[in-house]
Parts: sequence; structure tokens; C-alpha cells
Amino acid sequence: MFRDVTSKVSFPELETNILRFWKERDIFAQSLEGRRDGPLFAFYEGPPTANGTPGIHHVLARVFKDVILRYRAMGGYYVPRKAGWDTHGLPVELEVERELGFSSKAEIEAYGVHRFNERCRASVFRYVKDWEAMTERIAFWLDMANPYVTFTNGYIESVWWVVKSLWDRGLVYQGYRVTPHCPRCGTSLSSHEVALGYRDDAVDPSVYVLFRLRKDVQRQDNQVARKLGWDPQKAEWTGPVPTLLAWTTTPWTLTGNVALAVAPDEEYVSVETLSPDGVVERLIMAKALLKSALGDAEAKVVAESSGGEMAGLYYEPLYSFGLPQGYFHCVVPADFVSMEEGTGIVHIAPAFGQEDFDLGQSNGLPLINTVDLKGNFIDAVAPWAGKFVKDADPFIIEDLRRRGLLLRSSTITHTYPFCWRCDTPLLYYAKSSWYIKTTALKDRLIANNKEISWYPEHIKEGRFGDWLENNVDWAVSRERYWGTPLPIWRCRGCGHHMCIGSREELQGMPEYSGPRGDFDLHRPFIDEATFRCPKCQGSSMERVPEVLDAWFDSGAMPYAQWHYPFDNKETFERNFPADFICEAVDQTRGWFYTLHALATLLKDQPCFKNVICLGHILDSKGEKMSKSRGNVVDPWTVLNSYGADALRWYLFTATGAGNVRRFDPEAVAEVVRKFLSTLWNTYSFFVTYANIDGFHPGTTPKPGRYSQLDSWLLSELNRLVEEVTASFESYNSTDGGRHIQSFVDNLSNWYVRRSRRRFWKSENDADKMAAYHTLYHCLVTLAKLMAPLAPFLAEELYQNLVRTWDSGAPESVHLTDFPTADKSLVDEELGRAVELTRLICSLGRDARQKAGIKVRQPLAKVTVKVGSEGEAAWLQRLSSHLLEELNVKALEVGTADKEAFPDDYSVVTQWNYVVAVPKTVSPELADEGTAREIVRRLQAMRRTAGFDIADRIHTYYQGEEAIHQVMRNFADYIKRETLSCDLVAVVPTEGAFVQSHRVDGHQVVLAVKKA
RNA sequence: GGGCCAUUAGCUCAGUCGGUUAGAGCGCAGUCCUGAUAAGACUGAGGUCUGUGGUUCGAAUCCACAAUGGCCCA
Repeated sequence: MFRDVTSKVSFPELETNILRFWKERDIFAQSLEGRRDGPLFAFYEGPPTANGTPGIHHVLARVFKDVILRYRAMGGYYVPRKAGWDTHGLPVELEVERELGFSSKAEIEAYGVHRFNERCRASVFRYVKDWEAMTERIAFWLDMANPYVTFTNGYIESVWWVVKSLWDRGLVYQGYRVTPHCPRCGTSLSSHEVALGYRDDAVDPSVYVLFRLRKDVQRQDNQVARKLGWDPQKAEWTGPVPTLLAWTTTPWTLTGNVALAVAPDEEYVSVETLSPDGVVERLIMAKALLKSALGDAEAKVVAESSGGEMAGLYYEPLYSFGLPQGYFHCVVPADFVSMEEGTGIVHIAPAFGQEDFDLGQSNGLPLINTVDLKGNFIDAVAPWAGKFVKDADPFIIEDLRRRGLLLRSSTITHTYPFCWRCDTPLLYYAKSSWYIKTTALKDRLIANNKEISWYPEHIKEGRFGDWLENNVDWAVSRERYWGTPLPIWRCRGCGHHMCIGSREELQGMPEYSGPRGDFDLHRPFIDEATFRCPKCQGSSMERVPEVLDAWFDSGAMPYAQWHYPFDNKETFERNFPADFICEAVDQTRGWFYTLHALATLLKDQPCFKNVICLGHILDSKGEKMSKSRGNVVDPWTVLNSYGADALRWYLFTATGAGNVRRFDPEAVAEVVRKFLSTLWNTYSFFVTYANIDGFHPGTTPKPGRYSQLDSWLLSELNRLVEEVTASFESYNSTDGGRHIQSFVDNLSNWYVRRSRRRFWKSENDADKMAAYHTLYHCLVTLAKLMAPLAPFLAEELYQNLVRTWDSGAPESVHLTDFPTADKSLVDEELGRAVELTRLICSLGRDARQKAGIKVRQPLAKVTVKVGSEGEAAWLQRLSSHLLEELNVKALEVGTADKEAFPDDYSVVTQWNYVVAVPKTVSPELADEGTAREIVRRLQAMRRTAGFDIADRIHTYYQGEEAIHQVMRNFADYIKRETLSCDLVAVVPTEGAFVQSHRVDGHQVVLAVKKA
């Protein structure tokens, strides 16, 4: 006996029970233990941060991981799943800053780095319980009891080892990089944060500045200079001094000017024009921008040259604040100079722009930083020292005007980034930073990517491939507090740098002073560690102040999660590279890249073999989910109302893993109605009748012969196994789920529908047993096939269908082996025959409807024309289904010909199929139709009266003579169908359930009573 | 500014190698079927396959450009 199954089921409730079962029996642990001898399938968990509550997008990533891992486990692999938590980084610090009401680094320092970091450490697991609860509820099997945590000493030490390994190979260097900086908060912003704060209505100065060519430099003696009026004999300019005209929206950056850039291939002109003061000026600018820069002012062209020729012209610096020695302040070519706006001459301040900085590097120009980290001018900028640069702009403009160095000034409205926290305009600054020289191994990065399978495939050569092609060195240092300290020490005396790769190495350094033993490796403790410089032997070495980018932590996870190479060497070796990882598409430049980069640099291998790159989730209107929009979907509301299987199934099947998806809770409800309930009802149907008939899968003998219908279902089932296996093998759970879904539809709406009478009939013959065995086998196989996708419902089916009688079977469906297809049972021809039969049924129903004759009314025959003899034969083989589905007495089938049908036929044509039914009904058939109508009414009454399916009844009737005649003529049929012991032609007695009906124009009173 | 992806019915999505009349589900309207079914069937309404060019006997499909949206980078 199977456990009775209610037809009405609450999936959330069912799932809660199954969760309890898994926990009590420790099924997850068993699924690992049982496969320990199998081949290892290595999975890396991309560590989430637990300082926020998990959202629906986290559910998405987790279930797409889970499905592959479950499939592999059922395939015999040992699939350990170590959880991980990303615990360092700016977001954590920002959260704590907000709590403390801080807005600058000075406040943190005053508060104390020790206390600050303690708060960071405490905050990162704030929501870990929510994460664990969500993870368990959606059935993502993950070892959360033994996670890797990036802030632990062991993890940090491994990260140090990674840095040291790269250092030893000369892949770590210190350089400058220009970062967006908030002067109020005193911190750099990540590109993500910058993106949060762009404003397209920022008003800034627009100034045209004059840079006069030098009068005192011999090197001015070149072709262009002569063209412009340089007299080499007298070593002076003849006429007005030629002046380079540059445009800027950030006057304060002029204090750091070291060069002017021109487009080498553009035409430049020297023109004579009158300045606003009425002075004749000789201005140089791009020909293409003459109009936009000078407007309608009269301008006479006196010389022309290309930008390239102008390179090397020297001009008078605007300022002389503490300038370094050497000749610069000259014209340099640069390919980024555009003819879109300005003058075609771009003022270059390497301290204040990335392009400027790069140009400075390649031309050997100095870096002049005139601004401190608060955005104020340094003391050397005497006139405006201590002034905030943006506030100084008007003074700078006025100063230039007074000195005759300003052509004109106005304002423009353009897009400019502001700090998303405090609305302060961001300043771009060159700051010292530590880099990993990834460009040195660019070829290997690209080569190793070729070995990775990406899903979807286009990421490989597209987004990720492009990223690698345009690889730049990785800036890994951050001037922050809560992160892995950069293990680099610098000699206070000679400036020598060295990298330390372990705690032991550090404490073994000569004259080591600082914390000892198992101390916390974070700041500020590590900052106290000093030792004697091995190079100069004189001074002591101190750690540089920076911490590592948290991305470096997560990229080091393959090594650090095992405290490799200090511990677990073998475990690491076996788990590297990963067979599979899965995260959302934003990780191409994030975790996917950092994993790949470090693995290539350290091991010259890809870090993962297969990667699913998920698309993002938007709300049902296609808008990004965000707290401010209030359109964030809480996973729990969905889980509580529909259950985890429904949510999982929706996420798997709605669209492919890599696509952007719109999340619609209504669609989850549809999964329940269309898929889960359909399967549940098939299952409940099976259990109900199997229990009535005492079917027992273990002892009921298998039939020697299966019906056509059974063979068809078994054929479809085995095809399904093949399809689902192929889908999962190619990491495509979407197609796998969709195949299962369409199979369940066929199972319910063809196999079960067509088999109902086989289960109802009273004799337990071989045909009935064949049906039970077939449906049973099918449901059990289905449970296993869908176990990776819908682990709860699969478990329920398995427990009741298998474990109730076979105590030797594995304790859980998740401990079983994934089904393998029996190809010998696949019958393609039968599949096509059934498909054709179902098509003809559709056309036949259409024909009936067009004739206006309801299906319950039997008709004499259906005439079908098909395309070939073969098709005709198929239809004949399956004619019983056709006759019953269309409720006709006979099938006439032939190949198509031109023969027309008589007028009293309703004809429907599609492709080369023609289906026709007569529009006339004989009196005998009409009576039979009435009989069926009465049966239908009686069945409905049985149900309304609350009788059980198998209850026998007495039936009473009273009506016109025509009804009596039908009741007499079709008595056996009516009794059989309604389980009536007798049909009594009297007024209903008391105690019976009575209804009056109108049947085919006749009045009739019917009554039913339990026998 | 650059790159990647997407755009097919009111909504969510399929659409194989370029080939007959572009499909499914939801929703809407009508009819039917039903003692497993919260389901199912038949019909109807609903399509400039985002647009413009091109290749081809033939384009939702291939190519180019553009638009819109999303993501990433600058």
C-alpha cells in the first residue's frame, strides 16, 4: 500500500516536511559520504557578502549552482560544496561609517582603527542567519558549517603567499593611478560608486586659456616656429607672440599643467584676431574648431601646420609654484585629442586625469600635484593655499584675465560625477598604488581562456575575451582599513621594499618587533610589525599603509579556502581547477577575472573548466530592482506562497540562464498550476487506483506484453531521459526542465487520459497491470530525472512510490543514480503515429464543433484523408483512440484524393489532411447521446453528494416516456458507468440526493443513494 | 565614447541548416470535455518578427547601419 495522497496539496507545507526529513536523516551528508570514492567534481562557491539580506538574484545564482551539483552527484561524482563568505572591502566599511555617522577617514583614525575594524568584523555576519535560512529553504545543498571566511588569519596568510609568489616573479610594482576621489569623504570611489553619482546637469566654468610661446628658448628654432614667426638670428618672435589656445572646464587643474596635447593628424592654424581688450593676438588652434572657439570674431589665417609638426613647441608656464627642474611645458601629440569640442589643444595635468597621466608617463613629463586629499590647494600654491579647488576657480579665472591669459570664459552644463554619499563633486587624482603586472602574461590569460567552456558561449570571446584583449595592470591596493593588509614593507632609511609571504617569515625577520604568536593579521596590529632592513642594515622596515582590493581576496579563494600551501596541499591539488562555477554576468570583470588572472599567474592554468554566466533579474516591468524604486522582490513571500520547487522551476525554465529576465510572481503561480499540480494529480491518480486494486510494484507480476499506449509512453520516457541528460551535460537546465514539462503534459493529457478506463475496469487483467507497471515506472523515473531541478516534489514521489515498500532502496531520491536511457524502447515511428492521431483528433473536434454537434453525442463515423498509405496504416493501428476521443462509431481512412464530401458532412482541412464527420444523427444515436448525457449528470450528482469513487449506488428516475425508453435500452451501460446496482423508475425516496434536469429537451428527475 | 547582450501576439518566451500558412503558455471571447486534474480540448480576436538598407529564387533567421533597453568599461 502506498500512503494515501490528497488531491489538494500545499507545496510549501510538503517542502517543510521534506526539509525536516533531510535534516533528520542527514541526507546531504549521506550524498557526500556515499560518493566519496567516486570521481571528484570540483565546485567553487563565489563568496557573497553577508552584510545584506539575500535577494531574489541570490536565489537565482544559488539554484543554478545547485541543479548542476545535484545532477553530478546523482551521476556518481563526489561533489563537496564548501560555502564561503566575502567579508572585506569598502562596502563593509561604508556600512560601519554610516552607523557611526562618519564621513571621512580622519574620523575613523580618530575613532581608532582597532575599534573600527572590530565593528567591521562584527557587521559582516549580521545577516548570515538569513542567508543560511534562505539557502536551506531553496534546497541549495552547501556545507555552511565549514565555510571559508576571507577575514580569517589562515585565509589572509594564503593571500599573502599569493602576493609573495607574484612579488618573487617581479609581477608586483608600485605606480600611480588616477582615481575618482571624494575630497569630503577623503576616499577613492570604485567605478560602481562613481556610476551612482553621475549628474548630467552639472554647471562648470568653460574657459579659453592663452599659452604664450616662449621667447627665450633656443630649441624653439624649428620649422614650425619659423613658420609662426621665430627669427633665429635675433632669437625672438617677429610680431605678436604666437599663443596656443586651450580650453578647459576645470581651471583649478591648470595649476598642475605640464604640457598641451594636439591631434597629430589634424590641421592647425595660426590666426590673427583682436582680443576683447582690442589687442592683436596671434592664436593657434585646430582649423576644424576655429568657428566654435572664436565665434564670429574676425580671424586672418597667417600660418598652417599639422598637429604632428607642432610637437616640441615650448610655451610659458602659467604658474611657477615649486616647479621641478627640466624642460617641459611643451606641445605633445596625443591620439585622444578630439575635434568635438574645445580648440583641439588639450591642457595636460598628469595628476588630475588618467589620460593626462598616461601621456605624461610616455613623454617623461613630471607629475605636479597641487592639491591635497581634502581638495584644497597646498601651501606652494601661494595665492589660493588652503582653498577648496572648486571655490578657487573664479579667482583663478580672474587672475588669468588680469594677466591677459584669458580669451574668454563662460559656463557650460555637462555630465560630471558627484559623490553618491555626500554630493561633493569628485576630483580625479593620481595616487600611488600597487599593481599586479597582468599585462606581462596577457598571452597566457588569453590562451588559458580558450580551454574554458562558457555558458552562454558568447561571453568567452565577447565580454570576457575582449576584457582580456584590453588587459591593463591590476591595481590591487586600497588606502583603507578593513581588508587583507598588503604584505609589503618599506625601509624608512633606504626605501627598499620587500614582500613577506607568511606569519612565520615575518616574525623570523632580523630584529623583528611587533605582535607575536597567533595575532590578528589585520590593521592596526600588523602596522606595528617592524624589522631591520636587510639591504641597508641601518634602518627599520615598516609596512606600507595599504590593504588589498577585496577582489584579490575572492580571486585567491581556490588557494586560501584551504590555507594552501601551508595546509591541505593534496586537497587543493585535487580541487584545482574547478569543474564548475556559476555567477551573474557582472562577475566577468569581477570574480571570473580575478580567479582567472591569479590562476594564470600562479599556475598557468585556467581556474575553472565550466562557467555559467547568469543574466540579471529585473522586475516585471523590466526595470532594475532597487530599494529606492521599491520594486525588490522578497524571496520569502514567493517561497511562502508557492514553495521552493515552484520558484526553482520558474527560474530554470522561464528563460535561459544567460538571459536578462523579468521576474513576475504571477508566473511562479502558473508553474504550480500548470506543472507541479498536473504532475501531482497524475501521481495522486496513480496512488488512488493502485491502492484500490492492490497493485504492488515488487510483487505484482510484470506483464508479458504492453499495450501500444504503454510502449508509446515508455518510448517517450526514454527519449526524455536522453534529452534531459544531454541538456544537463551541456549545463543547460532550462532545456532539461522544459523537456520534462512537456513530457508531463503528454503523460497527463494523453497517456493517463487515454488509460483511465484501463484503471477503472473491474477485472485485474494483464492489460491493467501493464498500465500500472508502466505508469509506476514512469513516475519513479520522472522523480529521479527532476530531482536536481525540483528536489522536494521528486523526494515526495520517491518516498511514497519506492521507499514505502522497498526498504533496500536508497533512503532518498538524491542518493539514487540518475536514470539512463534504454534506447531499445525508443520507437520513433510510434511517436510520429501518436502525434498524427492527436492531430486528427484536433481536426475532428474542429469538424464536430463546426457541425454544431457536441462531443457527447455519438456519430456514425469519421472520414479521414491522409498523405500516405503509411500514415493511413498508423491511424488504423491507433483507431481505438481516435474513435473514443471523437466519439464516433467507425473510422474510414484513405489517402487524399479529389473526391468531394456530400453537403451533410462537416469538413476540416489542414496541410494534406482532411477530416469529415456527418452532420446528421440517427434516432438510435440520439438515444445513445441522451444516455451519455444522463450518465454525465449522474456522475456529477455522485460527486456533489460526496460519494466515494468506488461507492455503489441505487439510482432513481422519473420523467417522460422518451427518458424511460433510454433508461431501459441503455440500462447496462448506465449502471456500469455510474456504479449503480439498479435503475428504479419511481419518485425518489427520502434519504436520496435528488435533482431535476433538462436533458435533450426532456424533463427528468434523478436521484442517487448509497447502496 | 567603446564593448557585449536583447528586441518575435497585450504579457512571458520558443523558433534547428535561410525553405510550405511564424508557434506555445498566460490573459480575453465563445463552445466543448471531465469521478485524476486548481487541469484539458476546439475556435476566435491579437504579428510591420524594433527600423532602414543589402545578400539571396527565397530572410524572424545572414550582413551593414540605426533606435530602444540592460550590463560592463572609459
